Amino acid sequence: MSSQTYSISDLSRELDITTRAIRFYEEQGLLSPERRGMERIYSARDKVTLKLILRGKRIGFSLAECRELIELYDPSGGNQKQLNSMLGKIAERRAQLEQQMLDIQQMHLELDTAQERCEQALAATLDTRPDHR
Amino acid sequence: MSSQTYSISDLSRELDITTRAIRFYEEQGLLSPERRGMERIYSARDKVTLKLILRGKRIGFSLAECRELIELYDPSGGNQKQLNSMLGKIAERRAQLEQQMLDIQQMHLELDTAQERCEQALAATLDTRPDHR
DNA sequence: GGCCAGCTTGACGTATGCGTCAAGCTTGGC
DNA sequence: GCCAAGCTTGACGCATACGTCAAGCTGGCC
Repeated sequence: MSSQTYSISDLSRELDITTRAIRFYEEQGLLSPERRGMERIYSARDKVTLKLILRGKRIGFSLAECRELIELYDPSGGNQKQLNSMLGKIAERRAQLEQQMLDIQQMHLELDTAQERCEQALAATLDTRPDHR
Repeated sequence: MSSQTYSISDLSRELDITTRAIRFYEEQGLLSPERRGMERIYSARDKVTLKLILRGKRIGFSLAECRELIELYDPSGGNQKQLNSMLGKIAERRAQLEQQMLDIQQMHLELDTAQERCEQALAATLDTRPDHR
């Protein structure tokens, strides 16, 4: 019930990133944890945001793009214009994700043929070894 | 039949990248076009390689990783050790692609809910407009 | 021959995403 | 009170991936 909080090194260990990186994300406006005096206190929500950042990075988004994604989630959505621009950004992201899906599928296919060629080459070297069998 | 060739600006236009980028990829060892005197002459194979680079970049691979992918395609595959290491690299790539697929699917789902919230917020503002009819 | 368009090789500049000290504050345990 | 552990804010360094001149060569057309 009492909402869980984390120190910076807690999150660092748990998400396997450096504290430097976490502070950098804050510098870039992707995160804004509470403070107790000077110390940063991270909420469960902050942790989710960090996970979103890491996922974004894994699929090749820049931190600026990750920030946009985070802002899509922000309930601060105000007027109609902003909402429409958000819907536009969401559509852009979808298109980008579709393209990435296609790219990944294509790359899978190409890895298939690369793997086949490797395995055939291996089989061939085994067949022609003098001490074969 | 006579195999098609391209100038650097041909490829630049066709693939929508700068000539600087193309030369940079060559500097980094991802490409090695023929020369006619000083001029670079690109083959159809070079063009395929460039497309592979662009696809790699789209899914967030570094140029060094793209180079590895290209080398997986290189028929220079020699001894058994090299072939086995290639198979290892292919397996790594597959795992990375799987993870990216999952990340993309998850992000799609999250965009769904973000979009819903946007649309509900839009509907709400319309309902409460003074000049609502 | 002269000129322009396109090619070449440097070489320096720049944005992104942190790593890596440095120097100092703060806090719990003995 | 004191010390070590962990936190803080700078500030500089560095790899990646090009952008952006600069200066010069080159080939085809008039």
